[in-house]
Order: sequence, then structure tokens, then C-alpha cells
Amino acid sequence: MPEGLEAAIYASAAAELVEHQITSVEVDERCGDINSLTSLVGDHICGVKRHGKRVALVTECAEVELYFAMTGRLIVNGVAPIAALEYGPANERREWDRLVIETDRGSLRVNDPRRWARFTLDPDWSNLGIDFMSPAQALGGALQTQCHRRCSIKTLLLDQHVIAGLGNMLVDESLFHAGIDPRTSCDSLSSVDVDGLAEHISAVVTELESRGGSHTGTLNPDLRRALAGCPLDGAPLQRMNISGRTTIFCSHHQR
DNA sequence: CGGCATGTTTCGCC
DNA sequence: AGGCGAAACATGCC
Repeated sequence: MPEGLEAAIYASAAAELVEHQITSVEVDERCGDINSLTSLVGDHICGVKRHGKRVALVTECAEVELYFAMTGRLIVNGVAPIAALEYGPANERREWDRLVIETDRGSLRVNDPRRWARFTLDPDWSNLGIDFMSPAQALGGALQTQCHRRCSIKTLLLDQHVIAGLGNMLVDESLFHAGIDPRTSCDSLSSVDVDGLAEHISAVVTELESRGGSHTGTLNPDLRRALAGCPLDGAPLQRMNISGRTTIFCSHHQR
């Protein structure tokens, strides 16, 4: 999905519909249960929630989770807050609309060519870790409790049960700034290392938020594709698969 | 044209 | 038991 930063952008766009009354719901049956979602008709949207990469519309009777997977785009009142999603389609086709909610004063659509989007009534978010925009101290605390694990630090950061909202780009960017090799086993990091990493995560999140999204980092998609030199000194970057995800890092500056 | 892509879940194998 | 890797999902883009 878009990562947590994009979910936050989507959530604030969806907030435009607060206090509107839902007049119709159309859903691709492969992306959500038609019966439960159409039960929302008549409800008023009274708020929008976000935790990590998950967004939910709150009505007086229920909550609907909007999960965007990799290529889901939100369109509110005909406007896409993120016009061109990285790794998403260049154009938009109405046939890719997987959810359309009409209200008395506007509309919301989720457009996803890849059809991985999911819409769930009254979702259970209790298994998610703390939100990635939490203070650095809280992020560090969450990581400390998991440092006994022997998985790589990258795997830990991608685990939504530990910190919710970090995705592949934010994780690579954070580890680059922290100077930590993504393959490092969690249990070999000191508590000082972990707290320092949490500070870097927090700084990266704040910085990329101000720049406009997860794709605006030093290790941006253009650099990732081209595998250009290390932004610090031009030395060759490494590309490898970790935890099933393409990982870019500098073996000289990340140890 | 082949391989890759901001993600999650499931399954089989240590 | 728990963790890891591969596969599955589905389709546009480089």
C-alpha cells in the first residue's frame, strides 16, 4: 500500500466527507462483502481513523476499513490526493473502481487496478503495533521488546505487529540514515543502537512527510531502479532481497 | 518481452 | 513453537 504516510494523506482527504450521509455503496465483490458494506447506507460519516497503513471511516453504527494494498488510490469528490502513485498505474480507469461510496454531498472511490484493495466492516486492529508517527521514545520502546528476535532488523521494521505504518521505502531510508546494515540480526543490536534507530525513523518520517510522501527520500524509486551510487560518496549500492522485499543499501555506510 | 513493483496472508519446512 | 522463505494474489509499468 501506500505506506503509512500515504495512508495519512488519504485519511485527511477522506475527512472532507465527515458529517455527510451515505446514500449508496457499490463494491467489487472480490474486494469486500457486499451485504455488510451496503448496510452502511443511511449512516452518517462522523469521523475518520488511521492506524499505520489502515484507514477507516467511522459512522454512528459501524466502521469501514479501507485497505489500499500496493496500488489502491483514494479519490474524494473526484480529486485524487495522490495523483500518481509510485509503482501504480499512469492512468485511471473507472473499471478499476473497487469501492464507490456516494453521500448526500460528495463521493469517495477506491481505484485499484491490481484488485488487492480490501474493505472490511468493523475491522480488528488490535494486533497492530504502535503507530509509526508515535514519538521516537515510544518507537524505541516497541523495538526494544522485540530485540530478542533473531530475524533481521529490516524484517522487524516491516512487521506491522511491532510498528504499524512502515513500508519498504521508509524502512530502507531509515536504515540508511541510521547507518545500520538491513541484514543485522535484531539480537546483535545494543539498546543504544535501537534507540538511535528509533530517532532516525522518527526524523525520516517527519522529513518525508514534509516532502510529500514515502517516495521522496534519498533512496527514492528512481535511484532504486537505476541502482545509482551511494548518495554520500557515489560508491556502488547493494540490492538484495530481504524478507521478500527488494532492499537497497550501502555496505560501506551501513554496518 | 521478462521481470519487477510503497503489501499481506498462507503454507510448508525446518 | 516459532521463525523463515516461497508462493499466491493480479495487473500495469520499465
